[in-house]
Amino acid sequence: MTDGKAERPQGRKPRRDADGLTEEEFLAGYDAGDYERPSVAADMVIFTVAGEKEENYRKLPKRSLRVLLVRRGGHPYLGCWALPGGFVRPNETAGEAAERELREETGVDRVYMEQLHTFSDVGRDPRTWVMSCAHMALVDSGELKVRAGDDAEHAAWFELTYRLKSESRERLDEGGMLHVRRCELRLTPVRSDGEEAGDPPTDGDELTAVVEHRRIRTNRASTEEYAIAGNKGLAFDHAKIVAMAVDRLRGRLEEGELALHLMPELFTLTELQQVYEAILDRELLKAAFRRKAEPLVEKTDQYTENAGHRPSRLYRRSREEWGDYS
Amino acid sequence: MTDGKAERPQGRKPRRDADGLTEEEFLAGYDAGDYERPSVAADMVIFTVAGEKEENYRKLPKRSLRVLLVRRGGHPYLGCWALPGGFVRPNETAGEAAERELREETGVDRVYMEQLHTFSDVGRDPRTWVMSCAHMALVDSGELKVRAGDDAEHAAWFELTYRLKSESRERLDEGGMLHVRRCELRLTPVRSDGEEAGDPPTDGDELTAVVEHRRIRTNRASTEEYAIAGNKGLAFDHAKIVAMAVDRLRGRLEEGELALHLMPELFTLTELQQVYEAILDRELLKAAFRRKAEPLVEKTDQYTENAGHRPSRLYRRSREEWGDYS
DNA sequence: TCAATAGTGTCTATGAGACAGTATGGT
DNA sequence: ACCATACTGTCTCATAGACACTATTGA
Repeated sequence: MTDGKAERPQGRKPRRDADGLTEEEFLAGYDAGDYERPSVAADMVIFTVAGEKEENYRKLPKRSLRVLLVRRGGHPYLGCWALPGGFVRPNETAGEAAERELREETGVDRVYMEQLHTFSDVGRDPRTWVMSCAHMALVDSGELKVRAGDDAEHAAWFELTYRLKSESRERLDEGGMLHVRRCELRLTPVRSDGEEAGDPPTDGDELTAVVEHRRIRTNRASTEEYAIAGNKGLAFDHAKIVAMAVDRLRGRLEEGELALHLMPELFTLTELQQVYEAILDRELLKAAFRRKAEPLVEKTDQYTENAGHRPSRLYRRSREEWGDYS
Repeated sequence: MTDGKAERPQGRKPRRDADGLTEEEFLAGYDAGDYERPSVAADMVIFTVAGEKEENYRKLPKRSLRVLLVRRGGHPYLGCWALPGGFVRPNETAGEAAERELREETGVDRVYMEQLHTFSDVGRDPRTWVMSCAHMALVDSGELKVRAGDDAEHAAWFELTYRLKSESRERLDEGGMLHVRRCELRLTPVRSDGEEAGDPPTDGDELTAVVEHRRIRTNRASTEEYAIAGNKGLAFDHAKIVAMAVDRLRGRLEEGELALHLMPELFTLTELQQVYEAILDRELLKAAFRRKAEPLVEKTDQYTENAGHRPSRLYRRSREEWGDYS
């Protein structure tokens, strides 16, 4: 993910510090001391969009946004579902740790991945001081073969909805403004995913959480924070992480390009539109969508077959355009 | 910044793990073990926009984007300039640590602040395993009273330019695409800042670095990374952090609202425009700018005086509109 | 033939970019 | 008077939203 060692600035002569040591000497004698240090975990919000087959041979399958969760086999939050993740090791970056986790959990390797946020609330892990450097990844559902974890934990896909439940704006006395959006996060386990017959993940059924997104804006300050206002079945502060990931995913969508990482090699524009709709949780107009999408994709000469209706042209992700960053 | 303890999910009965322990019993006997843990620092990219007085009584002062840096008084990188920062303590979040650092360094307290990214390259700190949870903050230059650090380090403002030097797109053999943008970061110390006579920070003069922003896009992967390609006078990987902060700042500007945090209580639209121009490093059209800005601000009935030209109306940040998040 | 989707054309409202024009206070 | 800025008006063009229309398949 990154480039090894920090660069040493050029053109400096060896300098000596207050103790008369050069940098080399200083480092040789350096003692890390025993300040308390946090454990840092890399947690992954792994998204995919997939749809079941439709009974009506003509209709297209509905597609839904899904996240991968892992059932906790030990305390704390025993039996709850959590984001896949693991501790960052001294010889890797947080991004590499996240990639490792992704690989272990899904078998998928090279996908879109982005660092989300580092969560460091005091007491977020009841065991000890643990920060979570959260990442999100987008995986084409075709690539997937979720393996139940080897460590007696079960991984499963959950359909995700994240909807605004209520919203309020309020003036504060000091002349500021408080804006609260209360959103409901609902995760329902996907039955048998088609692949891999075994291990029906059904257990407590649906996980739900209410996440408050509050923006406080006083005279010249401006804060934004997520808080968990209710939570059933999700471990730690992971409801907050998922909420932030969905918000980010939706935001990134507007910038184009990104949803392509959820698509297989070849796809139709309608499929791409469905992915957008599943993520944004609203319907889009066909004509407008196609206009926006066209510059991001590349025509092929292939068409779908046996669809029960007019065949549609297949596209692939365009390697030409990167959008124009000036 | 966040809401204390993680929420416990509701509606669960005490469960026992494989050892027959309840969660309470498990936590009571929990031993954190002695895995190696990283130190986590919170580093701050503190931005402001300010301008010197102009010799011509009629002309408006030019404004420039500035960052606060701190001179390192010890190894490693002795004598180099670094971002202000400090280690996160067990009883605070990374955000709180960053706020603390901001307060210590600038005396300013409640401003816009945002977490940027957590940098965890292996070897980024030659002493030991240190991650940096980087933040950026926007400070109205009127509020500032930079105090030279008490710990024998000097803090100083640097004018910042960050410009594209070269750019290349290249197809990879495997069908991917490599897009490299090479940008030059140039930091020139601001002479005497007007406030606080003492301590002219001039020393080695200008700091420069070249930061490569590479986006690799193979078949379905997509990576984005910053790398330092040259560096004079900046400690650690801080050139990378500053580069990312500027990119983020510019990106956020498009979304409106944000630049207001760099403004004093009352300001003219031209001043606001200058702030935009200083950050984006390009000129904007007046008419278009005013149209975009108007919804974000609130008219007052006050005007500038003694300007040597037509007085201009003063505005304040509007508390009404938050933009429309649907 | 029909259900269901594929794909296109066009009208309108909105907003950005560009540029020219008028207004006004201080010296 | 005149400089430098404040502020406004308007033209054009590109784009988003809305909606209607035609095209094409397999059962």
